[in-house]
Amino acid sequence: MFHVGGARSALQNWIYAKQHDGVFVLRIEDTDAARNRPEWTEGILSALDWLGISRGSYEGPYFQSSYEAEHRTAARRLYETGRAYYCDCTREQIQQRTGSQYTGYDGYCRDRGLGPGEGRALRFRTPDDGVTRVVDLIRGEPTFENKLLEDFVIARSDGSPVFLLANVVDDMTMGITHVIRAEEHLPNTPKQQLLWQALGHEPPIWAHVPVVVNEKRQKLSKRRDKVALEAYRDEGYLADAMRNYLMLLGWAPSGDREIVPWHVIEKEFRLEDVNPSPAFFDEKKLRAFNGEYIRALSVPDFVAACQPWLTGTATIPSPPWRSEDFDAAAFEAVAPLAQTRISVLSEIVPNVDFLFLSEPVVDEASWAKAMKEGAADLLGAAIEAFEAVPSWDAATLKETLERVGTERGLKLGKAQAPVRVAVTGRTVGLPLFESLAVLGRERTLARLRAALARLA
RNA sequence: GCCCUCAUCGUCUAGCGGCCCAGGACGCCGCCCUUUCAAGGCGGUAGCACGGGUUCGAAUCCCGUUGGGGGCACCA
Repeated sequence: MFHVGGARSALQNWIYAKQHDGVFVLRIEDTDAARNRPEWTEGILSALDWLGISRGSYEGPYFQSSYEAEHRTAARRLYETGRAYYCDCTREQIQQRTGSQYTGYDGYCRDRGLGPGEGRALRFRTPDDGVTRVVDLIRGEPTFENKLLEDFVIARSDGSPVFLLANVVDDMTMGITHVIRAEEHLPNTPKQQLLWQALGHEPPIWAHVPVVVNEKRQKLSKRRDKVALEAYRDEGYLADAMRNYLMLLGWAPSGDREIVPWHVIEKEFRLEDVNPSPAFFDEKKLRAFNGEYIRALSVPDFVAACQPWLTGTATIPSPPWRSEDFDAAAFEAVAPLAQTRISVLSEIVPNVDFLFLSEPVVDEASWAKAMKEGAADLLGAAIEAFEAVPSWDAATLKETLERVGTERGLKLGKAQAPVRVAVTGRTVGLPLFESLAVLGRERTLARLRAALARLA
């Protein structure tokens, strides 16, 4: 599962690295999931593939566990150089000394000269005064007072490093020069920068991109919100539309335009221009974008893009018709009509199902709306007229029903409704006469007769 | 409680001291087109959070207030 917020920053990282002749390094921090659930990592990689970030255009994935030896070496060095000290305080003891409100570690063990041992964690000795200034491409130079930074733990009592240290050591050993990540990490940054310096390295350039939020302006959460990129893919969002939309969260291309080809985004995007405030992930706008991208497809491309929803896949549900009843030629005939009517590819199914089902799925609300008084009369007349039609094509069928309607004082808009519901089961759908032409004489007449029988 | 951070239409944004009584897009609302529904065309609705400065001039700079978000673990 790869979520939209992560996808956006991956895209941003990837472009930035490309623009600066650098390499985008994909690092996966969730070691547990990475170790125990290989499909989880695979999900991330295939989502990146889908967005056009192909394997081979970046390095990785790397996991935090890759550099365990370096983590321990770094911890030992910090201890030996006096930048870190051992501490045997329990959480209860600290709380007793500092009171109920958490205010950070009180430095009790700072000068006790404890060596390594059972139940002793390693803490970093933060400077007593001065400030730590970080260089951030998006936020300028956030500055933190050192005296407000607590002596944080860098290695647990079992010797294993915590994220803060592991992360820094990973970056250092990999030669990372730019750290581009979500803004929730900004408060960690002074601590990490201090570690870089204590370990004798120039700190990297940071860029803290804003988070993506839900309609309640909270960071997207896997539990509350629909965030899985795979879910959008399976619903029929086009990768081009998705990545175009994602890039517009916090940034805009030049000129009054938003839907732009990817090469324009790659050329114009500047990390420095990213808006620092959080952006709401607006699915309505995404849908609108997707509709535009669908309409921009050539008809053959559109037909090809629809395939997964016409057949079903491992993650996309099968359509309601039997696969042997699917008729590719019939689908291709109506595809251009459907193309302007759907905004996600999965919507293709309810638009064309009537062609492949032995009988239409009748929507009762539609039936009630269309089959009022006069419907039986109109249906009867339509059947008679259609039976006599010399040629079964859309133009002829239209003229015929128009005539039947006029004889009853009905405009075509009214006259077509009972026929549409009888044949497709719904009041809305593809243009009717083209649909009837593709459906064919026998099946159309059979459905009209069946509807008439139901009315009687 | 402490620290950090953010603030232009409902939403995403343009704007980086005069071109702005603020432009575009999505949404919403009309009208046109029309065999339903769409698509398309045309038009409309709606915003610089508030208060102080600085300046000849502020959406743009500074300070404060308010509001939102994030972070403060031997989680990552």
